[in-house]
Order: sequence, then C-alpha cells, then structure tokens
Amino acid sequence: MNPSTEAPAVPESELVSCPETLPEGERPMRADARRNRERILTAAIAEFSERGLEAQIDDVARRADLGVGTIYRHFPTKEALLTELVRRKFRKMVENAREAVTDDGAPFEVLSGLLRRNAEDCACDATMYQALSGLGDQVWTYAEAEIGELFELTSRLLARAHEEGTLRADITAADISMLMCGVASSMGRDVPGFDWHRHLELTTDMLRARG
Amino acid sequence: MNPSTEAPAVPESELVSCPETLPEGERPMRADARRNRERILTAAIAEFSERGLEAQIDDVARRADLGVGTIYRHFPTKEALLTELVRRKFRKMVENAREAVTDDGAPFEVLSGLLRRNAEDCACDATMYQALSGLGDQVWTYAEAEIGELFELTSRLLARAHEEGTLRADITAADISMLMCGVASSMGRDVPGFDWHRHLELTTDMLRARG
Amino acid sequence: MNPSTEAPAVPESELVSCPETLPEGERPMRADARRNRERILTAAIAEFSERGLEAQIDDVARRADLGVGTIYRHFPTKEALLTELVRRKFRKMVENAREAVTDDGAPFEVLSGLLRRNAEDCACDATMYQALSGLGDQVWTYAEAEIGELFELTSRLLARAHEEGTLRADITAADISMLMCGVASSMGRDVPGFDWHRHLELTTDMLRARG
Amino acid sequence: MNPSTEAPAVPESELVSCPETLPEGERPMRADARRNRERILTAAIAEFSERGLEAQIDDVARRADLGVGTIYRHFPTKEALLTELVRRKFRKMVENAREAVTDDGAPFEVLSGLLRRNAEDCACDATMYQALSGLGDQVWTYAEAEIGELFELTSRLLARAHEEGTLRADITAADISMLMCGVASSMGRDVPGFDWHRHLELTTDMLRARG
DNA sequence: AATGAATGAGGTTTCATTCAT
DNA sequence: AATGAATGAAACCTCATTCAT
Repeated sequence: MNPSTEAPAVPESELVSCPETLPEGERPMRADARRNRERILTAAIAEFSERGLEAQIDDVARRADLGVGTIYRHFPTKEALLTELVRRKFRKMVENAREAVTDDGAPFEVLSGLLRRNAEDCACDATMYQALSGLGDQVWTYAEAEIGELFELTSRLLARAHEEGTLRADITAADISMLMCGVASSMGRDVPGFDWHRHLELTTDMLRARG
Repeated sequence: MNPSTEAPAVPESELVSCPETLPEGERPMRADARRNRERILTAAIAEFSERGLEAQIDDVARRADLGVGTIYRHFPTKEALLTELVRRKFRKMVENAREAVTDDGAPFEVLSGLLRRNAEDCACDATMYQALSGLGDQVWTYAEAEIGELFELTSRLLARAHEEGTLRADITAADISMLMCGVASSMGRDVPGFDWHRHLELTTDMLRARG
Repeated sequence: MNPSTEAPAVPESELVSCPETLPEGERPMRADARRNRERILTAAIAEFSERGLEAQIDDVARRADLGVGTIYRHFPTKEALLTELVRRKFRKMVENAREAVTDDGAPFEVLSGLLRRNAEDCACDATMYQALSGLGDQVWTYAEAEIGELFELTSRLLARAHEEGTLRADITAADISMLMCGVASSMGRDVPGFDWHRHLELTTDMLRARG
Repeated sequence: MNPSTEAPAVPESELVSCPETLPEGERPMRADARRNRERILTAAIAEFSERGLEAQIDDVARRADLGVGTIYRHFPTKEALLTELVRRKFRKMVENAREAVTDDGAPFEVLSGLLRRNAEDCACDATMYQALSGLGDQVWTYAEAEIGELFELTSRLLARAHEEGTLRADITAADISMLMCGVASSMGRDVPGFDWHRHLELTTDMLRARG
C-alpha cells in the first residue's frame, strides 16, 4: 500500500512535469482518489511501454498496487485509459507551445526549440507511444481539443518565422505535425541506424529557408 | 543497437518451416497449394487493413474462402502470417532497388525515383502497414535478409549520387531508411493535413545538396 | 414439505440484526434513520421493478439519493433488502386480513373482498414481485411469520364461509395461497391476453359453491 | 469425453421426447456437433434447475464435458441459450397440441388431457422454468412462433368444446394460457400446500360449464 | 490436403461488500 | 451516522490453435 515500496519504472520528473488533470470539471475529487488516479496513469505508462498494447489492466492494477475495480472507477474502459494517456501527452506539448509563444527570441530558434522539447517529451515514453500508434485514428480524435490548440499555437510561431524569412516559405502547421509524427516514428525502436535526434536535425534543416 | 546482439525471440526453426515463396519459385509447390497461399495473403492484407492487428484468423479464413486449418497449414502462427506480409513488402522494395541499380540515369533522379516507387508500394496497403507497426521491433528482425539487401542496394545508389555531388553530403543509408519510415507514418491515416506525397517531396528536397 | 424441516440457509443472526420496523414502531428509531429506511425501500421497489433482480445496490442508492454505505447500515445484504420487501408485502396483506376478520358481512363476500384487496396490493408493484419470484423458495422462508398469520386468518374466513355453505366444500387455505400465487403470475407481464382481474374473477367464481 | 461416464441429471426420457432442433434451417450439421448441442441443452437444463438463473456457463460446460468455447459456438450468448430452452419447451407443447387436435374423443376430455400433458412436461423441469420466469418478457418473444401455434391449436380445441357445450362459455385461448401459467407457478416450489396437480384440477373444474 | 468444430487459457468488465474519510 | 472510493472474486466471452472428420 505504500507507494515508496513500489518504485515507478518511469522517471519521477515525467510525472511532475505533467499538468494536473481533472477528469471533467466535476467536483474537486477526494485527495486519495486524485492520488490513485495519478498512480494508475503512471503504472499504465510503464506497463504499456513494456508490453505494448497487449498490456493488461490487471497488470496495471497490480503495478499501481490497486484493485482492478479502482481502475475501472477512474476509466470506464481500457480504451478510455489509453485515450487519457494520449491526451496527457498532447496537453504537455500544448503547455510547451504556450511557453514558446511567450518567448520573444529569434522566431526560427523558438520554433525549433519547441519541436525539440516536444520530441523529447514524446521520447521519454516512446515505446508506449509506438504502441498507441497501432490503435488507429479514433484515439486521436479524443485529443482533438488539445491537438487543435497545439495546431493554433504552432501556426502563430510559424507566422513569426515566415515574417522573419528564416522558415521555408511553403511550410504550414499541418506539415509540422506530419513531419513531427515522422520523427516520432524513429523513437523507441531498436533498429540499427534509427536515431530520432538525427531525424529531428534533418527535419529542422529541411524547414530552414535556403539561401 | 547492433542487430546481431538482438536475438530474435522466435526459434529459428519456425522461420525455416515457413515455406519460402521466393520470387523465382525454388521448390515446386502444388498448383492449388500455391493458389491458396496467395488467397490467404490477399485476404490477410485486406483484413488487417480493415481491422488492424485485432483482425482474427477466422475472418482471414472466411475472406479467403478457406478453412482455418488451411491457413495453419501454410503459416504455423498468426505472427508467421504477419511476418510474411512484412517480408513480401520488403521483397517488393528490394526488387525495385535492384532495378534502380541497373538504371544508369542521373544518380539523384534514380534514387529519388526509387524512394517514390517504394513509397507508392507501401501506400497501397498503408493501413495494414500502420497496424503492423504496432507490433514492435520483431517485425524488422524477421525481414532481416531483405532489409539488409535493400540497405546494401541503397548504399550503392547513395555512393553514385554522392560522387555526382547532387546528394547532401552527410546522408547515409540508415538516414534514408529512417526518413522513409517517417514518410510511411503519414500514410493511411485519416488526419487532416497528412499527405505522404507532400512528406516525401519535402524529404527529397532536403536530400538534395544545396547550392 | 414442512417449513420447519426446511432450515433457512441464512444465519438466524442476520435476520435478527435487521432492525424491525413493526407497524406499531416498537423500538424508537431516530427520525432521519427512519426516513432513510423508507427512502431505501421506496427506491428499491422502483429499481427492482424496472431492472428486475439485476438491479444494483448502487442504483438503489443513487435513486434514494443516499450513499451505498447507508443502505448497508440498514440492510446487511442485498438479500436482506429483498427479503424486507417481501415481508412488507405480506405484512400489508396480513393487515388486510385482520380487517377482514373483524368484518361481519356475508362470509363469502368478505373472503373474496380480501382476495381482491390483496391482489391489488400485489399488482401495484407487480414487476418487482415477478423479479422476486425468480429468487426461489428462500423468500417464503423469511416471511414465515407473516405467511403463517395470513394463513391462519384466511382459515378463519374460510371456516365461516364453509359454515355458510357458499364456499366450495373442499377448498383449504393452502388452496387459496396457491391459487392467489397463480393470479399474481398474471400480473405485470406484457403478454397479450394476460389480465389478472380476469384471472381473479375466474378463480373467485370457481371458489363459489355450485347450485 | 465419453457421455456414458457423465450421467445426465435429467431423466433420459425428457431428452428423447424433445423434438429435434435444427438451429436455423442451415446445412445438416456434423454428427458430433449435433450431439454436442444436445449435451449442452441437457446440461443447461440440469444446471439452471439446480442453481437458477445464477448458473454459470462454465458450469454448464463442465457438466456437458465440453469447453466453454463450444457452448459459445452453439449459442452466442447466455441469453440465447436460455431462449432456446424456452423455445424447446414450447415446441414440445405444440407437439402435444398437434396430437390432441387429431384426437376425436370427447372435446372437453381432449382439452383437459392436453392441459395435463403440457403441465407434466413443464413440471419435469419446473425449477428451471421458475428460474426462467424471472427473466422478463423478452424471452417469451423469442418463442413467439411456437406460442402463436400453440394458441391457434388450443383455439381449435376450445371451439369444439364450446360446440359440445361442456366448456364454460366465456373461456378463450388467452384465458387458458394465463391460467396454465398460474398452474406452472405452483410447480417446483417447496412451499407447504403447493401442489400443481391440485391446482390443475381446480382449474380444469373452473373451465367446465356449470349445470 | 482441407475443413471447421472444439478447446480453454486468459482477457475485460461487473458489482456486492468493506472501510477510510 | 453518512459517504462513496476501493476492493477483488468471479462473471461472461474471445480467439489462437488443435484435431477429429
């Protein structure tokens, strides 16, 4: 029952950096329930990272040191749990983007800095991410709101960089999301020659205006 | 990171027992058996494209208008079937690469032509490909031989283009496979703004030596 | 066949611990506790009527606008709650019977009047009754005391009607309970042609001495 | 695996007397599949008789000495299995009714004979019947076809008896089904004084024209 | 060789009941 | 006393694989 005896397999930093999530604007939620919710998500990330989509709810429960029923009280469905993981990830990226927008450094550098930070936040649980990408498009639609905001914030950064003239003229926010999805596909794979840092570097280069 | 240190989790024997369909048709196979094998693979592509990894062997069988038993006669395992699908894809790409190597046109154009052709061959059953990518790295392990050859052929094309001076100097074959994997991640997803033709175009541009 | 040989499968203690709500209100019970108890029973009737035996304690609680814990404070078990519902029903019928016994109208009319009144009291929550009948014989065991009294009171009415000569000579109190149970089986079912008023009418007719 | 080692808890006679059931006019069904289907139904009757609606599919499977999967291959759902049990019962009663219609004995006697025979066929697995009656009306709708035919055949017998003048003038087929449902409610209950033979006798009397 | 019925371990989910707040 | 979050045994059902026909 003591969380300190059940060491999380995922770096503490990840959890702390993740924005707090109220399920749906409801009432404040009891302190223990909130803590349990957190433990479930942590355990889920670890479990899906290790076992992929096959990971079982029972194992998530065991890892979180909670009964299965508790998981189901927080997430009515395995899919709902996965969904929340995806949303969280995007929520984190949105947060990064919000900060970037307030940064008044050189536009292209701000943009590429954001891309790197977001990539890093994906990379830290890349295996889980790979697993989730096997799910199909519905999952993404759940995070629509977050994705929409990310898109919007990115657009603003692109506009500044375009003005500055340092960004390839034809690049759109849609391009960015597609390209970054490509970068993510290099993460967490144990394939020789795959290295997302390199992938991101090439991609960033591709974005820079020539000449 | 070295593939030789990453032992395949599946016994060698299993791979060997899976009858080879080498393009040249090495061992003779009864005509109807060959036809059944083909029907299974076709049905599997369709089924996995529609339902993802969740697709069931029973459904593949129904679609192929064969009994489950027949599928198991050809492929000892669901995974063996999936494996063969991946291998086939790579085999096709190797074929394309072999042709490209014999092409003595302008090296960069030959290379980019190959990338486009291979991308097109992935796009035609991209949904299945997406599904398979949920599997993890084993998939790559099974197609090691094909991947190795593709790598080698690509290297030759890269060498020519480097010599010619039209290819970005630092690009390696590993980069190519990583980048193309990124392009593939844009395929078959119903996400607004995702368009692999565009992704490939940007990538090809990036490969070109500047100035 | 003798109820005394058919030991109740539930420990005596459990029954005893279930606080008695005797019509006259023997032990004092805090006003709010009494009100809660009432709300639980009302909610339970509604819920079991709508969902049958599948109805969940959580739903009863929600409907009563109380926490589950409160339900369990009043009834140690789901079965104890069901039991109380049955008992209440019989208690009401006993009450009716007591009144009938003090009625010195024409014996057969008094009897048939009682049967009608009791039937009506069953009909008002017939769906729940149908659900409970899926439980098996235990239900009857729990209400033994009430059933016994009802039996005894009915016997008295029968004796008077027999004396009067208006009741079929061979009818016993056991017959009456069996027949009325039959009438109840026509209630609350959405089956074309099922109408308990008609069923009761035919039965009452049959009870009348011929010629 | 040998059926003779797994003695059915339900009298052999019941099975033999039950009309053969093809699932849905499909192809003839393999011999072993047909035998298994029979074993499932037998086991289900026994199990539901003993445990009521709570009976578990796993136990039915164990009793039938088959895997759970086999049950689900034959009946996609627990409810589907229950449904088939109800249907079978009605099918048997329809059969009885068909015979009765060809009987040119005294109409009232033929009718009451049929009622008795049908009651007997219900009584032989009354406990299961009681359990099923807790299900709610949907179950009955599945047997609509059978119930409709039974209704129609009964109507014919009623018409003859009415003509003869031995049947209470106002009795309809709907009355009969309602009354017989009442008789069935006396079966398989271990309640003192409950005796369906007696219930049926009184009911039959009730049907007879007076004077 | 082909078929598809049978298998059963194992998956997700439910819900009566307990217990910390 | 009341609440409702937590529990976890147990239910139903799935589906890769085997095997009798």
